[in-house]
Amino acid sequence: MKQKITIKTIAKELGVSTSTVSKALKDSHEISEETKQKIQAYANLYNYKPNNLALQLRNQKTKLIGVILPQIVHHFFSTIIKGIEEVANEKGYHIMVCFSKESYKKEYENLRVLSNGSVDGLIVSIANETLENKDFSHFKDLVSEEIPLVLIDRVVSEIMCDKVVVDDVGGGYKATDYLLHSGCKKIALVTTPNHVSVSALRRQGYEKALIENYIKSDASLIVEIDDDKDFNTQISHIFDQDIDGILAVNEIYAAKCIRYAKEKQFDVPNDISVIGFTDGLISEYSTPSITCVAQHGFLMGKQAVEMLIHHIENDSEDYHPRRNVISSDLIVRESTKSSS
Amino acid sequence: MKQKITIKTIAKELGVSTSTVSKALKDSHEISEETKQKIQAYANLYNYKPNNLALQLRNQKTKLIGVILPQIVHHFFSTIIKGIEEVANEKGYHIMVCFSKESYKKEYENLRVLSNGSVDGLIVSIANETLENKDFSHFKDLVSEEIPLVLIDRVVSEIMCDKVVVDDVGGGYKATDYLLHSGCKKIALVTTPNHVSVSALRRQGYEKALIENYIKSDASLIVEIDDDKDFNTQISHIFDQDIDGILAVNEIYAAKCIRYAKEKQFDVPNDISVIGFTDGLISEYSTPSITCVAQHGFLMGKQAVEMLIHHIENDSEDYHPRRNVISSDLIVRESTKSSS
DNA sequence: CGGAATTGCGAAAACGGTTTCGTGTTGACA
DNA sequence: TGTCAACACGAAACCGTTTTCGCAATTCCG
Repeated sequence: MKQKITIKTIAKELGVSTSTVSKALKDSHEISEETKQKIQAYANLYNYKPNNLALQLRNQKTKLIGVILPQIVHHFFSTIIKGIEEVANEKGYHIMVCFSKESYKKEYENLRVLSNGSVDGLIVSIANETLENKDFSHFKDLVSEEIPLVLIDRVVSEIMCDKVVVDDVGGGYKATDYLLHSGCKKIALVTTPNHVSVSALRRQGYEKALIENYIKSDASLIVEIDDDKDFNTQISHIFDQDIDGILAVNEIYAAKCIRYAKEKQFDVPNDISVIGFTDGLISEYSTPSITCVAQHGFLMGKQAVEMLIHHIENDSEDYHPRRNVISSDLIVRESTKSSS
Repeated sequence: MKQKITIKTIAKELGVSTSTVSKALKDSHEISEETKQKIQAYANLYNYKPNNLALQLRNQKTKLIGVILPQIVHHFFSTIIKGIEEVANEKGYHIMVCFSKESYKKEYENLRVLSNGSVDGLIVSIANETLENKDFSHFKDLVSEEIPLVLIDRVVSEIMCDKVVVDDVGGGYKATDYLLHSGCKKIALVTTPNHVSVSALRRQGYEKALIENYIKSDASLIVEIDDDKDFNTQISHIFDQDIDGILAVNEIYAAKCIRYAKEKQFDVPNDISVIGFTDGLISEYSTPSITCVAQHGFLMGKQAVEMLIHHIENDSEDYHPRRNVISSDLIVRESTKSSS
């Protein structure tokens, strides 16, 4: 890279001190008009830009927010990033994004690097592996160093920090309740292994809705998908049980269920209704389009960054961790019958 | 944030100089074993971490790569980010991502901020508005400041820097050629306004394939979609012309065309075959699944960051802009008939 | 035992800015 | 003519780290 022009260069060229240059560039009243003109003209001519690193070091703030997410090629997470970036930018911040790829090690590593003063605060959604291991010491270290932290979507209660979560229980409940009210009697749940916190919550909502409608939850109607195995073989047995509704914990599972149902000559939604989570492109554009629980990732990102920046900029005030819950809404499309 | 422990603190507490601490922490032979032990123990105890900003300022490098993309909630772009982040991380870099939202102003602003020494280099995909305006002076400034820059996907020849592009002409050609060989006679093109460089290239490929097969390109079969207007009314007229094939420049247009075709009682692929660009989730999961041209965003990201880091780390060698072309492949699915 | 080599450490400059606190020169006013 | 304020600018400290160089004190060797 070309040697960049600094305040020192200008000072030397113009025979003044660096303090004078600094002040002149900020239009300080201490400096005479004449000198200011000269310095500003020179700076403009040579396209002087103050070095950000120097400023950050001096001000002890980077105006940078670290974001660590498990994945990126995923509608929900990319929507969150969009929300974060938008509000961050408005408030003069930029974002550094890293991906843990659901791995504890990468998450740990990212956290370590970013907490070295590179960023003013962090927004994190915890990796699945970490949730499984239940080892949150790296987060607790962060908290004890008093580095502003906001946890989103996948959170755990033992980490004392700001949080923004989706009302997953409510989402599961609403979806199941809608299926029941549209006439479904026997609803299967297609989910992930239970250590994934959001899936566990959605399952709670599912079970709550069943109970409230006097239906016994039936373990044989619940499939915990192992992504390493073939999807269809894992779900085939639920189709043998006269089900007329499926709640899937994400839109991919929903789409795959619909596809399988069609192959088996079931009509969606009349024979079997399907609801998924994540209001992404699949739900919108597949045929039939899929009724789903929208989690409002954009809003989540916005709220998270607002909480974080508040925390960063009001350092002094005594801090009480806050927890925002974003309610999830049912977007009704073609994969369900209309509710009575 | 809590006052972080610095080398100075350690030095003062232990009654040594900062130089000694610095050397001790790097296990320098200049320092006696005894002193090293003492200092390292203290540093460990109080969880000392060197301040990144200070290091960056001293080393004159940030190990940070700026990434500016037009959008994020988009399969292709998020795949690119994934590729960039993966390779960057391997090589000890992190990424700062910004989004121009297709706006010239935001792009300009982001470029300005990031070129202040915040990053060691930049990877950018140009905003549509900028392509339309044809004002690339902000990029040229970057080049003349010799800030390492790699342009991806949407590029223009007048900016002298490294580039990674998709073979869009080839993609358009392959897709059209495939449609022709599967028996289509009259193929419509559903595209964006022509200032979007990639669309223009895909159209070139489309036209080239037609010409090679002795078919006259027919302007009435080409629709430039205005996203602000209703999609269906814009495409309806091509369906009145006995078409039997559609090439869409992205997967959303493809999905919408298929949906419209179904509504009008056309069978896809037998009455009308459809091919889209972007091998995203829609193409994979909708029914029928959509044959499409895969652009390999992941690979593009990887290549871009490799070129960039090479440029950053081999500053001295004389620099000749390179241009990588990533070939695009046809992923054949259910929305097309099999080729003869 | 004297000079040289080695060891162990500190002072200071450097990275690029900002900011506080002088200080010398004016000019006004008593 | 002496005093004081205002003006215009510079010196130096500071942010946290690395690194070169120099300087004692000790050890080694002849």
